[in-house]
Amino acid sequence: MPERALNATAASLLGFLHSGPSSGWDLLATAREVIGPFWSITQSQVYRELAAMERAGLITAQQSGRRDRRPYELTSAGQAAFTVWLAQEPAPEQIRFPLLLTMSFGAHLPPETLAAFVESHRHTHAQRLAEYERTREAMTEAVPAGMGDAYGLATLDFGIRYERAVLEWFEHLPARMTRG
Amino acid sequence: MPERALNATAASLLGFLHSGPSSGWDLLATAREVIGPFWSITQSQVYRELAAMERAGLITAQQSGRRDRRPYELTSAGQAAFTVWLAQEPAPEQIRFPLLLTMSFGAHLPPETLAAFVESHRHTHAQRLAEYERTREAMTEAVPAGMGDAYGLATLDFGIRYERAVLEWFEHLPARMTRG
DNA sequence: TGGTACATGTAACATGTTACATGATTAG
DNA sequence: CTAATCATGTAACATGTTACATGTACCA
Repeated sequence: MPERALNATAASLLGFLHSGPSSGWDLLATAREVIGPFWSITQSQVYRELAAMERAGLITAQQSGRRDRRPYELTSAGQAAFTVWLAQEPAPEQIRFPLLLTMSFGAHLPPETLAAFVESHRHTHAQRLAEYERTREAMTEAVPAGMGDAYGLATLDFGIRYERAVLEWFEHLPARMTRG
Repeated sequence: MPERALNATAASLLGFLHSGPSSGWDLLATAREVIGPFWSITQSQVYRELAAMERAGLITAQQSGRRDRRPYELTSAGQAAFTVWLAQEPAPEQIRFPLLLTMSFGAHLPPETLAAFVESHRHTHAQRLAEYERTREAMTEAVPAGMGDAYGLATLDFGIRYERAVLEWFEHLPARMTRG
Protein backbone atom coordinates (compact mmCIF):
# COMPACT_ATOMS: atom_id res chain seq x y z
CA MET A 1 0.00 0.00 0.00
CA PRO A 2 1.49 3.33 -1.08
CA GLU A 3 -0.29 5.12 1.77
CA ARG A 4 0.25 8.59 0.41
CA ALA A 5 -1.61 11.26 2.28
CA LEU A 6 -5.16 12.03 1.31
CA ASN A 7 -5.91 15.20 -0.49
CA ALA A 8 -8.55 17.46 0.97
CA THR A 9 -11.12 16.64 -1.68
CA ALA A 10 -10.84 12.91 -1.15
CA ALA A 11 -10.86 13.39 2.60
CA SER A 12 -14.09 15.36 2.45
CA LEU A 13 -15.72 12.51 0.55
CA LEU A 14 -14.65 10.13 3.31
CA GLY A 15 -16.08 12.59 5.79
CA PHE A 16 -19.46 12.54 4.11
CA LEU A 17 -19.43 8.77 3.95
CA HIS A 18 -19.48 8.70 7.75
CA SER A 19 -23.21 9.36 7.59
CA GLY A 20 -23.76 6.22 5.56
CA PRO A 21 -23.11 4.77 2.10
CA SER A 22 -23.59 7.15 -0.77
CA SER A 23 -23.02 7.29 -4.51
CA GLY A 24 -20.75 9.66 -6.40
CA TRP A 25 -23.68 11.67 -7.61
CA ASP A 26 -25.05 12.18 -4.12
CA LEU A 27 -21.65 12.93 -2.68
CA LEU A 28 -21.19 15.62 -5.28
CA ALA A 29 -24.54 17.15 -4.37
CA THR A 30 -23.72 17.01 -0.67
CA ALA A 31 -20.32 18.56 -1.18
CA ARG A 32 -21.74 21.40 -3.25
CA GLU A 33 -24.31 22.08 -0.59
CA VAL A 34 -22.21 21.71 2.52
CA ILE A 35 -18.71 22.85 1.57
CA GLY A 36 -19.43 24.48 -1.78
CA PRO A 37 -18.86 28.05 -0.63
CA PHE A 38 -15.27 27.37 0.31
CA TRP A 39 -14.34 24.20 -1.50
CA SER A 40 -15.15 23.73 -5.16
CA ILE A 41 -15.39 20.24 -6.54
CA THR A 42 -16.15 18.89 -9.98
CA GLN A 43 -18.01 15.77 -10.91
CA SER A 44 -15.05 14.24 -12.72
CA GLN A 45 -12.92 14.65 -9.67
CA VAL A 46 -15.41 12.90 -7.44
CA TYR A 47 -15.45 9.80 -9.61
CA ARG A 48 -11.71 9.83 -9.94
CA GLU A 49 -11.13 10.07 -6.20
CA LEU A 50 -13.74 7.42 -5.49
CA ALA A 51 -12.08 5.03 -7.93
CA ALA A 52 -8.66 5.72 -6.43
CA MET A 53 -9.91 5.30 -2.88
CA GLU A 54 -11.58 2.05 -3.77
CA ARG A 55 -8.29 0.78 -5.18
CA ALA A 56 -6.60 1.87 -1.97
CA GLY A 57 -9.14 0.00 0.11
CA LEU A 58 -10.53 3.09 1.85
CA ILE A 59 -14.04 2.49 0.53
CA THR A 60 -15.92 -0.40 -1.05
CA ALA A 61 -18.65 -0.33 -3.66
CA GLN A 62 -21.87 -1.97 -2.63
CA GLN A 63 -24.18 -3.75 -5.01
CA SER A 64 -25.51 -1.37 -7.63
CA GLY A 65 -28.93 -0.10 -6.74
CA ARG A 66 -31.49 1.34 -9.10
CA ARG A 67 -30.21 3.18 -12.15
CA ASP A 68 -26.67 2.00 -11.73
CA ARG A 69 -26.11 4.16 -8.75
CA ARG A 70 -23.13 2.67 -7.05
CA PRO A 71 -23.12 3.43 -3.34
CA TYR A 72 -19.72 3.40 -1.68
CA GLU A 73 -19.20 2.45 1.90
CA LEU A 74 -16.45 3.51 4.25
CA THR A 75 -14.04 0.75 5.32
CA SER A 76 -12.23 0.81 8.62
CA ALA A 77 -9.06 1.72 6.72
CA GLY A 78 -10.99 4.64 5.26
CA GLN A 79 -12.14 5.75 8.69
CA ALA A 80 -8.59 5.59 9.95
CA ALA A 81 -7.23 7.55 6.98
CA PHE A 82 -9.87 10.22 7.50
CA THR A 83 -9.05 10.54 11.18
CA VAL A 84 -5.39 10.96 10.42
CA TRP A 85 -6.10 13.57 7.76
CA LEU A 86 -8.45 15.50 10.00
CA ALA A 87 -5.86 15.87 12.72
CA GLN A 88 -3.34 17.55 10.41
CA GLU A 89 -2.95 21.28 10.70
CA PRO A 90 -4.99 22.73 7.83
CA ALA A 91 -3.03 24.65 5.21
CA PRO A 92 -3.61 28.38 4.76
CA GLU A 93 -6.50 29.33 2.53
CA GLN A 94 -6.13 30.24 -1.11
CA ILE A 95 -8.13 32.90 -2.81
CA ARG A 96 -8.18 33.34 -6.54
CA PHE A 97 -10.18 36.38 -7.43
CA PRO A 98 -9.99 37.19 -11.15
CA LEU A 99 -11.88 40.46 -10.72
CA LEU A 100 -9.08 41.74 -8.50
CA LEU A 101 -6.55 40.72 -11.09
CA THR A 102 -8.47 42.66 -13.71
CA MET A 103 -8.75 45.59 -11.34
CA SER A 104 -4.99 45.56 -10.70
CA PHE A 105 -4.57 46.32 -14.35
CA GLY A 106 -7.48 48.75 -14.36
CA ALA A 107 -5.29 51.48 -15.78
CA HIS A 108 -5.23 49.56 -19.07
CA LEU A 109 -8.98 49.22 -19.22
CA PRO A 110 -11.77 51.65 -20.16
CA PRO A 111 -13.39 52.72 -16.87
CA GLU A 112 -16.87 51.75 -18.00
CA THR A 113 -15.73 48.21 -18.72
CA LEU A 114 -14.31 47.78 -15.25
CA ALA A 115 -17.43 49.36 -13.78
CA ALA A 116 -19.60 46.85 -15.61
CA PHE A 117 -17.56 43.96 -14.23
CA VAL A 118 -17.80 45.36 -10.73
CA GLU A 119 -21.53 45.83 -11.04
CA SER A 120 -22.07 42.31 -12.25
CA HIS A 121 -20.00 40.87 -9.42
CA ARG A 122 -21.74 43.01 -6.87
CA HIS A 123 -25.02 41.56 -7.97
CA THR A 124 -23.76 38.00 -7.70
CA HIS A 125 -22.42 38.59 -4.20
CA ALA A 126 -25.62 40.23 -3.04
CA GLN A 127 -27.54 37.19 -4.19
CA ARG A 128 -25.16 34.82 -2.49
CA LEU A 129 -25.44 36.70 0.77
CA ALA A 130 -29.22 36.56 0.62
CA GLU A 131 -29.08 32.86 -0.07
CA TYR A 132 -26.73 32.18 2.83
CA GLU A 133 -28.94 34.21 5.13
CA ARG A 134 -31.98 32.21 4.08
CA THR A 135 -30.09 29.00 4.71
CA ARG A 136 -29.05 30.22 8.11
CA GLU A 137 -32.61 31.02 9.07
CA ALA A 138 -33.73 27.60 7.94
CA MET A 139 -30.97 26.00 9.98
CA THR A 140 -31.70 27.87 13.16
CA GLU A 141 -35.48 27.55 12.86
CA ALA A 142 -35.22 23.81 12.38
CA VAL A 143 -33.40 23.42 15.68
CA PRO A 144 -34.64 26.31 17.81
CA ALA A 145 -32.64 25.99 20.99
CA GLY A 146 -30.21 23.11 20.64
CA MET A 147 -26.82 22.98 19.12
CA GLY A 148 -28.03 21.27 15.94
CA ASP A 149 -25.08 21.48 13.60
CA ALA A 150 -22.88 24.04 15.26
CA TYR A 151 -20.04 23.31 12.86
CA GLY A 152 -22.18 23.78 9.78
CA LEU A 153 -23.47 27.02 11.24
CA ALA A 154 -19.96 28.23 11.93
CA THR A 155 -18.79 27.64 8.38
CA LEU A 156 -21.96 29.22 7.01
CA ASP A 157 -21.26 32.24 9.17
CA PHE A 158 -17.90 32.52 7.53
CA GLY A 159 -19.66 32.74 4.18
CA ILE A 160 -22.00 35.41 5.47
CA ARG A 161 -19.25 37.55 6.93
CA TYR A 162 -17.20 37.11 3.78
CA GLU A 163 -20.02 38.19 1.48
CA ARG A 164 -20.78 41.18 3.68
CA ALA A 165 -17.15 42.23 3.58
CA VAL A 166 -17.09 41.95 -0.21
CA LEU A 167 -20.25 44.03 -0.55
CA GLU A 168 -18.89 46.69 1.79
CA TRP A 169 -15.72 46.76 -0.22
CA PHE A 170 -17.73 47.33 -3.40
CA GLU A 171 -19.56 50.18 -1.69
CA HIS A 172 -16.35 51.93 -0.71
CA LEU A 173 -14.67 51.62 -4.07
CA PRO A 174 -13.81 54.92 -5.77
CA ALA A 175 -16.72 56.16 -7.90
CA ARG A 176 -14.66 55.84 -11.05
CA MET A 177 -14.49 52.09 -10.59
CA THR A 178 -18.16 51.58 -9.95
CA ARG A 179 -19.74 54.08 -12.27
CA GLY A 180 -17.24 54.12 -15.08
CA MET B 1 -0.93 30.13 -34.40
CA PRO B 2 -3.15 28.16 -32.01
CA GLU B 3 -4.33 31.37 -30.39
CA ARG B 4 -5.86 29.72 -27.40
CA ALA B 5 -7.00 32.12 -24.73
CA LEU B 6 -4.50 33.21 -22.11
CA ASN B 7 -4.84 31.94 -18.61
CA ALA B 8 -4.98 34.49 -15.84
CA THR B 9 -1.50 33.73 -14.58
CA ALA B 10 0.09 34.24 -17.98
CA ALA B 11 -2.00 37.35 -18.53
CA SER B 12 -0.79 38.88 -15.30
CA LEU B 13 2.81 38.36 -16.40
CA LEU B 14 2.03 40.22 -19.62
CA GLY B 15 0.45 42.92 -17.51
CA PHE B 16 3.61 43.39 -15.48
CA LEU B 17 5.73 43.47 -18.61
CA HIS B 18 3.93 46.66 -19.61
CA SER B 19 6.19 48.53 -17.21
CA GLY B 20 9.25 47.33 -19.06
CA PRO B 21 11.30 44.18 -19.70
CA SER B 22 11.74 41.92 -16.73
CA SER B 23 13.11 38.48 -15.91
CA GLY B 24 11.21 35.51 -14.54
CA TRP B 25 12.69 36.02 -11.13
CA ASP B 26 11.65 39.64 -10.95
CA LEU B 27 8.20 38.92 -12.35
CA LEU B 28 7.70 36.34 -9.63
CA ALA B 29 8.69 38.84 -6.97
CA THR B 30 6.40 41.50 -8.46
CA ALA B 31 3.49 39.09 -8.67
CA ARG B 32 3.93 37.97 -5.06
CA GLU B 33 3.99 41.55 -3.94
CA VAL B 34 1.24 43.02 -6.08
CA ILE B 35 -1.28 40.24 -6.57
CA GLY B 36 -0.05 37.74 -4.00
CA PRO B 37 -2.97 38.15 -1.60
CA PHE B 38 -5.50 37.02 -4.15
CA TRP B 39 -3.50 35.18 -6.78
CA SER B 40 -0.92 32.60 -5.82
CA ILE B 41 1.84 31.83 -8.25
CA THR B 42 4.77 29.47 -8.11
CA GLN B 43 8.20 29.91 -9.60
CA SER B 44 7.89 26.87 -11.84
CA GLN B 45 4.71 28.21 -13.32
CA VAL B 46 6.29 31.54 -14.15
CA TYR B 47 9.09 29.93 -16.15
CA ARG B 48 6.68 27.58 -17.85
CA GLU B 49 4.33 30.37 -18.90
CA LEU B 50 7.20 32.56 -20.04
CA ALA B 51 8.56 29.75 -22.21
CA ALA B 52 5.11 29.08 -23.67
CA MET B 53 4.46 32.74 -24.34
CA GLU B 54 7.81 33.11 -26.02
CA ARG B 55 6.95 30.19 -28.32
CA ALA B 56 3.62 31.88 -29.04
CA GLY B 57 5.37 35.12 -29.92
CA LEU B 58 3.79 37.15 -27.12
CA ILE B 59 7.15 38.00 -25.58
CA THR B 60 10.77 37.91 -26.68
CA ALA B 61 13.87 37.25 -24.62
CA GLN B 62 16.45 39.98 -24.69
CA GLN B 63 20.16 39.40 -24.42
CA SER B 64 21.05 37.84 -21.10
CA GLY B 65 22.27 40.40 -18.63
CA ARG B 66 24.39 39.75 -15.60
CA ARG B 67 24.01 36.47 -13.83
CA ASP B 68 22.10 34.88 -16.63
CA ARG B 69 19.03 36.90 -15.92
CA ARG B 70 16.96 36.72 -19.06
CA PRO B 71 14.69 39.74 -19.39
CA TYR B 72 11.60 39.26 -21.50
CA GLU B 73 10.02 42.02 -23.47
CA LEU B 74 6.41 42.40 -24.53
CA THR B 75 5.75 42.12 -28.26
CA SER B 76 2.86 43.86 -29.95
CA ALA B 77 1.14 40.48 -30.24
CA GLY B 78 1.57 40.14 -26.49
CA GLN B 79 0.08 43.57 -25.90
CA ALA B 80 -2.86 42.68 -28.07
CA ALA B 81 -3.40 39.36 -26.33
CA PHE B 82 -3.31 41.07 -22.95
CA THR B 83 -5.84 43.66 -24.03
CA VAL B 84 -8.20 40.99 -25.26
CA TRP B 85 -7.84 39.03 -22.05
CA LEU B 86 -8.37 42.07 -19.87
CA ALA B 87 -11.68 42.90 -21.53
CA GLN B 88 -13.17 39.47 -20.76
CA GLU B 89 -15.63 39.29 -17.89
CA PRO B 90 -13.64 37.93 -14.95
CA ALA B 91 -14.73 34.53 -13.62
CA PRO B 92 -16.16 34.27 -10.11
CA GLU B 93 -13.61 33.93 -7.34
CA GLN B 94 -12.58 30.65 -5.82
CA ILE B 95 -11.86 30.16 -2.18
CA ARG B 96 -10.24 27.06 -0.81
CA PHE B 97 -10.14 27.20 2.93
CA PRO B 98 -8.89 23.96 4.45
CA LEU B 99 -9.61 25.14 7.99
CA LEU B 100 -13.29 25.38 7.13
CA LEU B 101 -13.21 21.90 5.72
CA THR B 102 -11.70 20.65 8.94
CA MET B 103 -14.26 22.59 10.93
CA SER B 104 -17.11 21.10 8.89
CA PHE B 105 -16.05 17.77 10.26
CA GLY B 106 -15.41 19.20 13.69
CA ALA B 107 -17.70 16.64 15.26
CA HIS B 108 -15.10 13.99 14.50
CA LEU B 109 -12.28 15.93 16.09
CA PRO B 110 -11.25 16.52 19.72
CA PRO B 111 -12.33 20.09 20.54
CA GLU B 112 -8.89 21.12 21.73
CA THR B 113 -7.36 20.09 18.41
CA LEU B 114 -9.78 22.26 16.46
CA ALA B 115 -9.25 25.09 18.93
CA ALA B 116 -5.50 24.90 18.36
CA PHE B 117 -5.98 25.11 14.60
CA VAL B 118 -8.26 28.09 14.99
CA GLU B 119 -5.82 29.84 17.28
CA SER B 120 -2.94 29.33 14.90
CA HIS B 121 -4.94 30.66 11.96
CA ARG B 122 -6.18 33.61 13.94
CA HIS B 123 -2.61 34.57 14.62
CA THR B 124 -1.65 34.33 10.96
CA HIS B 125 -4.57 36.47 9.88
CA ALA B 126 -3.87 39.10 12.51
CA GLN B 127 -0.34 39.38 11.20
CA ARG B 128 -1.47 39.65 7.63
CA LEU B 129 -3.90 42.39 8.49
CA ALA B 130 -1.19 44.33 10.25
CA GLU B 131 1.08 43.91 7.27
CA TYR B 132 -1.57 45.10 4.81
CA GLU B 133 -2.28 48.11 6.98
CA ARG B 134 1.38 49.00 7.08
CA THR B 135 1.56 48.68 3.31
CA ARG B 136 -1.47 50.88 2.95
CA GLU B 137 0.04 53.57 5.09
CA ALA B 138 3.22 53.47 3.07
CA MET B 139 1.23 53.76 -0.15
CA THR B 140 -0.86 56.70 0.96
CA GLU B 141 2.04 58.51 2.62
CA ALA B 142 4.16 58.23 -0.48
CA VAL B 143 1.52 59.98 -2.56
CA PRO B 144 -0.27 62.22 -0.07
CA ALA B 145 -2.99 63.82 -2.11
CA GLY B 146 -2.89 62.40 -5.62
CA MET B 147 -4.40 59.26 -7.00
CA GLY B 148 -1.10 57.39 -7.05
CA ASP B 149 -2.05 53.82 -7.71
CA ALA B 150 -5.79 53.84 -7.07
CA TYR B 151 -6.14 50.33 -8.45
CA GLY B 152 -3.44 48.89 -6.23
CA LEU B 153 -5.04 50.62 -3.27
CA ALA B 154 -8.44 49.21 -4.14
CA THR B 155 -7.17 45.65 -4.28
CA LEU B 156 -5.21 46.14 -1.07
CA ASP B 157 -8.39 47.37 0.56
CA PHE B 158 -10.04 44.15 -0.42
CA GLY B 159 -7.34 42.30 1.48
CA ILE B 160 -7.82 44.50 4.52
CA ARG B 161 -11.58 44.06 4.59
CA TYR B 162 -11.21 40.36 4.04
CA GLU B 163 -8.76 39.93 6.91
CA ARG B 164 -10.93 41.99 9.19
CA ALA B 165 -13.94 39.85 8.34
CA VAL B 166 -11.99 36.68 9.06
CA LEU B 167 -10.81 38.01 12.42
CA GLU B 168 -14.33 39.05 13.38
CA TRP B 169 -15.55 35.64 12.41
CA PHE B 170 -12.94 34.05 14.69
CA GLU B 171 -14.08 36.29 17.50
CA HIS B 172 -17.70 35.25 17.16
CA LEU B 173 -17.06 31.55 16.94
CA PRO B 174 -18.63 29.47 19.72
CA ALA B 175 -16.30 29.20 22.72
CA ARG B 176 -16.03 25.46 22.29
CA MET B 177 -14.28 25.96 18.95
CA THR B 178 -11.80 28.53 20.14
CA ARG B 179 -10.99 27.33 23.63
CA GLY B 180 -11.40 23.62 23.10
C1' DT C 1 37.12 30.94 0.45
C1' DG C 2 32.97 29.68 1.95
C1' DG C 3 28.19 30.75 2.70
C1' DT C 4 24.06 33.10 1.19
C1' DA C 5 21.13 34.97 -1.98
C1' DC C 6 20.30 35.16 -6.89
C1' DA C 7 18.61 32.91 -11.06
C1' DT C 8 17.01 29.54 -14.25
C1' DG C 9 15.26 25.55 -15.34
C1' DT C 10 13.53 20.29 -15.62
C1' DA C 11 10.94 16.20 -14.06
C1' DA C 12 7.43 14.06 -11.98
C1' DC C 13 3.34 14.24 -10.23
C1' DA C 14 -1.20 15.98 -8.29
C1' DT C 15 -5.12 18.36 -9.04
C1' DG C 16 -8.66 20.57 -11.62
C1' DT C 17 -11.51 21.46 -15.89
C1' DT C 18 -13.99 20.67 -20.15
C1' DA C 19 -16.03 18.02 -23.34
C1' DC C 20 -17.97 14.13 -24.52
C1' DA C 21 -20.26 9.30 -24.58
C1' DT C 22 -23.58 6.34 -22.83
C1' DG C 23 -27.53 4.72 -21.00
C1' DA C 24 -31.46 4.41 -17.23
C1' DT C 25 -35.48 6.32 -15.09
C1' DT C 26 -39.20 9.24 -14.50
C1' DA C 27 -42.80 12.56 -15.42
C1' DG C 28 -45.92 14.32 -18.42
C1' DC D 1 -43.55 8.03 -26.35
C1' DT D 2 -40.41 11.50 -25.42
C1' DA D 3 -37.99 14.96 -23.09
C1' DA D 4 -35.69 16.03 -18.91
C1' DT D 5 -33.04 14.52 -15.37
C1' DC D 6 -30.27 11.14 -13.17
C1' DA D 7 -25.96 8.68 -13.14
C1' DT D 8 -21.54 7.02 -14.36
C1' DG D 9 -17.63 7.31 -16.55
C1' DT D 10 -13.45 8.38 -20.01
C1' DA D 11 -10.19 11.34 -22.54
C1' DA D 12 -7.58 15.12 -23.12
C1' DC D 13 -5.76 18.80 -21.42
C1' DA D 14 -4.58 22.82 -18.27
C1' DT D 15 -2.85 24.23 -14.17
C1' DG D 16 -0.42 23.91 -9.93
C1' DT D 17 3.10 21.86 -6.70
C1' DT D 18 7.31 19.73 -5.05
C1' DA D 19 11.68 18.33 -5.47
C1' DC D 20 15.70 18.63 -7.49
C1' DA D 21 19.86 20.14 -10.43
C1' DT D 22 22.85 23.63 -11.76
C1' DG D 23 25.47 27.42 -11.62
C1' DT D 24 26.52 32.75 -10.66
C1' DA D 25 27.49 36.74 -7.94
C1' DC D 26 28.17 39.01 -3.70
C1' DC D 27 29.84 39.62 0.84
C1' DA D 28 32.18 38.74 4.97
